[in-house]
Amino acid sequence: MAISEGLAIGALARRTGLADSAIRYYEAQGLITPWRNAGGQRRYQRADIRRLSFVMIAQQFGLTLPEIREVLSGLPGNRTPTPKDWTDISKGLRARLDQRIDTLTRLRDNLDGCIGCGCLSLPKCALYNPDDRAKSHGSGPRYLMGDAPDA
Amino acid sequence: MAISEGLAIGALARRTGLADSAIRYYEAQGLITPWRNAGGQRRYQRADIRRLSFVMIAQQFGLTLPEIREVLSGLPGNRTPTPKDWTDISKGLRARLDQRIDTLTRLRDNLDGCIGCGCLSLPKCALYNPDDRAKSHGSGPRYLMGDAPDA
DNA sequence: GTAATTTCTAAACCTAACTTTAGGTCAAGG
DNA sequence: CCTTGACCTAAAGTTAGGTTTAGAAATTAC
Repeated sequence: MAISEGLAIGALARRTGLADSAIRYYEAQGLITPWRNAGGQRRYQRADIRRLSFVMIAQQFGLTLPEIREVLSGLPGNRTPTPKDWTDISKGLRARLDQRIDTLTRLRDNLDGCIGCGCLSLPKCALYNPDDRAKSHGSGPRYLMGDAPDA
Repeated sequence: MAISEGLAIGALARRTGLADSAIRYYEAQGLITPWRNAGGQRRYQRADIRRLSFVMIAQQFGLTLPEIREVLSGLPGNRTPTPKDWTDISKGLRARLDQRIDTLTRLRDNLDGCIGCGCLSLPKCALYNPDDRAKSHGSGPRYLMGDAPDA
């Protein structure tokens, strides 16, 4: 084993706690880009441990993989990211988090008075305010009030 | 049209902003229980508008459909729910929301100092604290650090 | 040099929350 | 009566984020 040939996928998996299959999947999604050794196996840089850790954290914050790829694209491509590079791209996460917290707080504060009242079925109710895109998954469009006629 | 035969699915759909198919799906999941008219078509009570509105709100708060069914089971079965009935079952939502807000806030407060530092790849980092079950979906186990060796 | 591990790819499978499709029935208007 | 629109069911398709499986090739261990 030549010195510093990079990490094999299993090693990276053990370092991050992710499954091999998840790491390959992230590659398919453009989140990480290993090179191949002579035999065609994937090899990773040690900096990729941090990259995947960042992915995991961003997921906990509710970002989708395309969004995370977006954020990661803010890292320098030509060199190993520095701590400052990481904190820089984290600013965007911070902003998103702040917004989600605000939204949830607003929702919470409206909940008690709103559920029991007639507005529960009205588009004007603050709880229907569609600017909360914490909206998780499920595919097709699923319009959240707003055009709903009367009630 | 006899007076007060209940709402047809299309009417309920227009009132709530949901698709017909979604309403049928919710029925299959036990969230709503219409009766059938002579011709076999579904008929809904007007109180079901509120019931579905509640479902939509609870979803925004991140509850799964089984969880929502659970919560809705707290409503009286024998009569149309009163405003108080609704605020009562909303208490549980309120508690969940409080917890999510706390978690996000904690995460946010750790973010800045954490991303850039070495701990990003360490199990002890607060950002890896697995007690955040805001963890959305994806099937199999996907252990979030915690057993990860060193890094 | 051979056996045991890893890794490789492609394709199928999984869950949640729905939507779409296909083929038929019910209801309301003229 | 007839047509149009609303409804019905069952089954298959969709998206996100992965996992599982199968069979083959590369590495590592002894």
